Amino acid sequence: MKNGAPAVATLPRREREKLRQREELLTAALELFSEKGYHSVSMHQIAQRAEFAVGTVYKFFKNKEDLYKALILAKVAEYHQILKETLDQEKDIPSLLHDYVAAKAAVLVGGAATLRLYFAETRGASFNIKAGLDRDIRKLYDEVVARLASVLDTGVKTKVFRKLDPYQMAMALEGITNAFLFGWLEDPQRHPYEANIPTMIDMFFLGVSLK
Amino acid sequence: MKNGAPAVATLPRREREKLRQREELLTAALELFSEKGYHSVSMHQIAQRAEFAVGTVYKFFKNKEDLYKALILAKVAEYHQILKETLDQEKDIPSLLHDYVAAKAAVLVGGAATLRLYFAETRGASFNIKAGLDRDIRKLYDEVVARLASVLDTGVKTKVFRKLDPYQMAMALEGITNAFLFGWLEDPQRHPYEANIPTMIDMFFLGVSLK
Amino acid sequence: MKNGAPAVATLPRREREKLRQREELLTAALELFSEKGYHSVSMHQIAQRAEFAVGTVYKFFKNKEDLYKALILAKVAEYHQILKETLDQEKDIPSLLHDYVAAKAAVLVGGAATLRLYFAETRGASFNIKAGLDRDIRKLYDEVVARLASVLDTGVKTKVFRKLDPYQMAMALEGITNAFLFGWLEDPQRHPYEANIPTMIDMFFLGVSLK
Amino acid sequence: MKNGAPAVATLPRREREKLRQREELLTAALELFSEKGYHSVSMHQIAQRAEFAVGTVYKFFKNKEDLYKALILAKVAEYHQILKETLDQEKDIPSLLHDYVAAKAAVLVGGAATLRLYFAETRGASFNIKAGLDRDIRKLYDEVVARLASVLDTGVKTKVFRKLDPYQMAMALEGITNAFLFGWLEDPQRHPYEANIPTMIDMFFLGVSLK
DNA sequence: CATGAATGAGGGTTCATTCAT
DNA sequence: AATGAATGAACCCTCATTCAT
Repeated sequence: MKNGAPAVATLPRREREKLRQREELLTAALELFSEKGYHSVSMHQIAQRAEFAVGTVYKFFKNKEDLYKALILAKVAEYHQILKETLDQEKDIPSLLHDYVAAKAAVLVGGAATLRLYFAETRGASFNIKAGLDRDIRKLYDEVVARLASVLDTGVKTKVFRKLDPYQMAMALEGITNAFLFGWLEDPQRHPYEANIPTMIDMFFLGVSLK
Repeated sequence: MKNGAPAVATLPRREREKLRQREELLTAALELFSEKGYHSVSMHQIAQRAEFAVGTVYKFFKNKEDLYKALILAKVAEYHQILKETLDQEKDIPSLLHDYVAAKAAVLVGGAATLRLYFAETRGASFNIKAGLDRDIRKLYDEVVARLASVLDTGVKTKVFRKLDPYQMAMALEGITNAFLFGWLEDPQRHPYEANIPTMIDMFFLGVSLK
Repeated sequence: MKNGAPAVATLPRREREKLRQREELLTAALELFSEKGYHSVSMHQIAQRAEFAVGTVYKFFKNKEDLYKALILAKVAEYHQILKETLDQEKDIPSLLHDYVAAKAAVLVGGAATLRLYFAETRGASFNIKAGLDRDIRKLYDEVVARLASVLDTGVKTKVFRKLDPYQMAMALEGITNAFLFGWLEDPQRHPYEANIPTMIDMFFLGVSLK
Repeated sequence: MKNGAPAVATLPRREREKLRQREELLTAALELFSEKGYHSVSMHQIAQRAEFAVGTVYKFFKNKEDLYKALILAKVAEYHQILKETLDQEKDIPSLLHDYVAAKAAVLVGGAATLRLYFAETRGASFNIKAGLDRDIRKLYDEVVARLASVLDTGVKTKVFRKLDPYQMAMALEGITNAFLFGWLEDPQRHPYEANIPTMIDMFFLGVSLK
């Protein structure tokens, strides 16, 4: 790295091109899977939407399952990474919770497609398209909830919150935010998410606060 | 029931027999769909589990989609019917909410199968297996939430709750209960549902109570 | 089997029909495989030639390989069975050898198709379409050669033949008959097989006779 | 070596280089085809083993079939050339036959790969991968057998052999040698070829000798 | 009327071949 | 000239649906 340019920029043109194509495929796949679900999307359709031939898809992904896993795991990992970082900030608990709920909104800019798939996977509707994917996602999800619980636990110890099970508090917060996210997904006009962040926080906070 | 025997009993034997067979098919289908998901279950499997020939299944249901819709709608309608009736009781608000949350638990005795499918459908993971199914389910769901909101609205008006949007309060309660239900589904040992009903009510109630 | 009818005749009509269809499929497959080889024949072609839909083929055979194995093993087993029985007769050695060589001709009535496939498989050109098939065929083949060798060994012990390795004598006889069979396959007019049986026997017999 | 250098040496360097590359491709292809058979080898594999790009293979051979034909014909032609030359020597008949059988062994040092493919092709197992290849090979083969028959015919005329059809005698000798070759291919330990040359000659010779 | 054999469209995947670089 | 990314026809197989018995 003598010439100091960032790694990404120094990738050979060919490599960058490949990555771009991979992204295009993933984007096409995300849209289609999100619209119709895993089984109702054919590899031909994905290739077509990405403007490739079927064979090309198989240069990037071993098979349909592999493509799906790559898609889901990338999105989920990215999303949970953001959430964990949010919770790792050095802030007072109310700010932390606010940031957390706001960060969940951030994923929405990735579009309803991602969110819809995310719900399908994290809410157990995937019916184990691939054993192992479930587990991987579950693990990431649990990490976030655990991190959230530890924040809430601090709140309990510092007498901010009542003596409730922190994991159950985390579940409650997850439930509230997911419900609002889902409302947004169904009807964004009627259920704006960001505008309701204070409401969510408020309800949750009072629900668990000590006095 | 003055005017004679209950409706079911008055059906000609032939008709009753048919209904029973239909139920057997739906039961078999429910188990299988819940285990493996819509696309991974074949009509032959359903027929086999119900101990019919494939052709017979088509006497009862136009096609696979039709069978699925019938199955889902029946379960969802039954479930929401119970919830609505629960909320229609003449009780004070805390009791009502408790009954509501408890009623959600009642469906669990029907088995995880129903619940899993219920989540798949209400949480948007079905990816519109049949356009229109979504809408039908949505409608039933909205009725329940509306009924719940009206109860909560009464709470606001009677100064039991703070001045929050009743619909949003309903969403929050839905979110909390669903989160716990989902936890139970994933790991019933670790997340017992019934034992946590007071916790849920408690968190929600304090979150929305007027002091 | 009280009613004394032969098993086959008593098979329900349905069963007999199924067997007939299976035979039709095997016949179509034999012709095609023999004409073009395993990899150049598609399941659609086989179904078409037998006047079935593809799906039907899969009612009878798990997959293409299974069909191929069934085809080959049936023919080879039948063929080797005949040869072994021929060699098991209680006759003098010259008669035995004559019958053996003549029996090899008998398979020809099954047609060149069978023979061509037989050569492909026993002469090692199959390149292990399926590991295991090779072994099965090899085993059957070895049994016949061993049986033949034991006959020849008797010839040696009774001083009919010179003191040669019976297994090698068997190989020589196999070689001669196969060469003539192959000649017939290439050009039946120019290389009639049956007419040459005495010649083959003659050459072989004198080659190994004790004076 | 002025202008009189051997043809190969006088080829421009470029041409020689091309020929060498062609050979490398053929060698790689021979190994692979022999190991797995025509249909189970991809052009990519061949290119890879020869350390070329796929495109390059198509500079040398019009298509896969063309490559295969070139490979087979080259080997077969070379092999039959040797056999014919062997039979063209001015020697007594027993020596000639011995040399012939020994020459068949010589090809074995070229490896089982060649032999396996040779059997696949000459024994009709190739199923006409390319119509026309059969004919070309058959022609070469027939020339050798004809040459062998003419030697044997001389034997008949000089009263070395009995009055048998020389062509049929040739077929018998071919059969015997092929059987032993095949035995060697299957299990070189159990069926050494060279050690058995005298046995083969012996059996054949006595089989056809006059007294 | 119930049956289940038969159908064939459609899906995932491979690989011979082409052609822009 | 050499490369190998891209193509898409064709393959094997499954399964929803039909219909003769």
